[in-house]
Amino acid sequence: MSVSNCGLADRLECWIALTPAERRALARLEEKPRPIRRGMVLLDERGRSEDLFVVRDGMLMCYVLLDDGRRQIVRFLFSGDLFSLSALAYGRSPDTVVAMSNATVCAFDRSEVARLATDHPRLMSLLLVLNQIERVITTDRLAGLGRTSARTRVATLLLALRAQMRQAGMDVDTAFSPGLTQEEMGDAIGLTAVHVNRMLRQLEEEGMIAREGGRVILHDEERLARQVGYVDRYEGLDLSWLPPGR
Amino acid sequence: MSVSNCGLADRLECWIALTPAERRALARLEEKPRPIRRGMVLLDERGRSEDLFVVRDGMLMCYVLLDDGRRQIVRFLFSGDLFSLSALAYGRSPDTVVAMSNATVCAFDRSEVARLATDHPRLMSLLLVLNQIERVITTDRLAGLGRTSARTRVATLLLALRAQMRQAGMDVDTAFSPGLTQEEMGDAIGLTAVHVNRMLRQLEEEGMIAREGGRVILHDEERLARQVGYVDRYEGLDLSWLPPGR
DNA sequence: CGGCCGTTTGACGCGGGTCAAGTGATGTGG
DNA sequence: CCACATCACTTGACCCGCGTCAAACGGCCG
Repeated sequence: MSVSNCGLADRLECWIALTPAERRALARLEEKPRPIRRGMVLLDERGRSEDLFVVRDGMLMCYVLLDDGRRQIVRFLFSGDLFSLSALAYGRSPDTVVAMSNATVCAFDRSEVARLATDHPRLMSLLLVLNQIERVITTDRLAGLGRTSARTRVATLLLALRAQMRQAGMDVDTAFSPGLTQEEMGDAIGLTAVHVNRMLRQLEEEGMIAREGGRVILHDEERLARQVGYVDRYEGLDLSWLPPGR
Repeated sequence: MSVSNCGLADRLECWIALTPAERRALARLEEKPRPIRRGMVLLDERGRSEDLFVVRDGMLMCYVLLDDGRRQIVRFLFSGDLFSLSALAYGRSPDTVVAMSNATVCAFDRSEVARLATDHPRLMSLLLVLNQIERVITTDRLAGLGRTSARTRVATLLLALRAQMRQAGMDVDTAFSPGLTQEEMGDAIGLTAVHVNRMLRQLEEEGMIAREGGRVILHDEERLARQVGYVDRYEGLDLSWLPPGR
């Protein structure tokens, strides 16, 4: 898996040109890098946690466990992603966050958000925009879980992971490494590992994808995306309304 | 269905005391009330729409249609709810918004958000908080669709609707009127109308609920909530980090 | 070499979908 | 005020996609 040092500022810089003061304000959020090892539980579903985080490097996931022990993976995190924003509402994490690879994250206090709100209205507005993008993506997944077939869900997961990794500045080609076990894929899209396997094989037999080791090759991405109705939500942004930067 | 004139300001006032200036700023968002009739399509999934909205009165829903004609209801809206925030990111609506009852909504321009960001950092922070609450609720629904039984989903929908209506200031008792057809319930939780019916009857036979006309009585709400692992996400907020109001 | 974890594949069962028929309620035009 | 249409709700019979269980298989690491 290739890595690019893609911080929060780099992500935002893709949308708009930041002022020096804004860049400095964002840098404050990444002052305390903390390396974590693959498999480590960073936040627990029950635990109190007033901190917010930025991913500096690596891959993590957020999931919830149901009473019967089943797991629903809620979100995957890559370099430049913000997480645990729910600390702003509850002072606790509603889900568990685990590192799927060795990773580096930076914690910052909620008061930093208050400071952003006061000093950098444009950055605060961008936070709201990021939130909206994620909300729409989550909504797409909701519709996928509620109303689409297993085959469609698996294909959509591959397309979405690739888009997210590209967004994080990783150099994904038509071939890339999802970096998940089939059980994890299933837990992300509401299927069993066994059935994920069957669908991957089916997609392979259809010639839509190829697999070797952990890598996946999307043979006809266009057609696959059209078939399953996949939309890249990182495209088509309109930020013309933002207040001026400070 | 009882109605209380619950605006955005009243909703926020439940969490914190607003300053006069903040109240005035919020009132600006509700200056253009617009009555809409039951069944009317307010926003279309494809259409451009740069406006945001507050619900002043009534009930609406947001849904997406899939290629095969199936529908996934994404969210229900009540008095005091903000919607179409995704206009901030895309300048268009990713879903269709329809009035389920006669309703009144107030549109406001994206520039009002820019103004809020500049002049009222605490209100802008609260917007972020509201977003987080909704994100967590959406996440709960995601886990429900991916990993729980039909019975659990139906029961959870009833509990969640009631919590949301109470939050909107409607006087819901142990008995209340969901105001949805069984087909709409199914489209919200990924089931067919037929199966929703079967589950409602089962819950009734178990003595968990009773029904008469459109009304539903939750006989043992405590036990039902425990059984299906329902959590009211409007409770347990911690807003101590907010910047001072202006 | 041996154990473990992830993958693969097959056989079988079940929860929920599909189809279809029937029952009220509401509404609407004559 | 009635005849008829419509729409939501019910209920039963049947089917299928996906879950479950079980048994290999293969690669990696100690």
